[in-house]
Amino acid sequence: MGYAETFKALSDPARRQILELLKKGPLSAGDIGSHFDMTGATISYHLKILKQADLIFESKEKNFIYYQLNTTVLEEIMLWISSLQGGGKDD
Amino acid sequence: MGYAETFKALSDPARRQILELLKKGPLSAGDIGSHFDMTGATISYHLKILKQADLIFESKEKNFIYYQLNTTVLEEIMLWISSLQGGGKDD
DNA sequence: ATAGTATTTAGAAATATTTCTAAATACTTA
DNA sequence: TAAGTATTTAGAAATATTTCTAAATACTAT
Repeated sequence: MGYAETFKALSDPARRQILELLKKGPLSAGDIGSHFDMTGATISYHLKILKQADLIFESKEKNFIYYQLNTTVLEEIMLWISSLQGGGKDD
Repeated sequence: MGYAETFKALSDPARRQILELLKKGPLSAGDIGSHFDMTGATISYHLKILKQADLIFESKEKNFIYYQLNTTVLEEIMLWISSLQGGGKDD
């Protein structure tokens, strides 16, 4: 909800890397954490930011929470960026 | 130079609005400032951030500095976003 | 129920961002 | 050269972000 939230979420390198990991498919918080030199608490914080920006969603299964990419919001910001690129005197 | 810089620059509403204003053509720092309820110093700060992110460039003319959109970097981040969207198991 | 694993929440410290005022710089023109 | 306009820089205050440790929650399986 809102470009600020989306762009802010994308501005952190760890969060961008999380999205890239999720490109290949769903991962648990623990799996994600294993790619970083950060505590689980910090990973959880970044996942929360990504979730709030609607860039990922979660699904619980057994003892795990799996995270997946949500590309809907990405399409919206692509549109915003396109409008800047294409835009001329008459927009 | 670096997605972090670009996304961080785009995460501020004032800076996004500046880019939208520049869509229509070059504007001086003062012209830009007249659209906001902020001091000139603050506008100058935001312009510096956008400049550092290569989202705008300036050209001096008479007593004014004119700012213009630079869409090159926008294309790069569109590519990064596209790669997330299209990406499947084999990327 | 108990113990174990996975993840989040709370609280605190360090750092970064945003904004202001006041002063400095740069350029123009009388 | 002096005065005026446009913009930036410096320094400080308020707020936000990122990270940690320690504790809490949630679920599983014995």
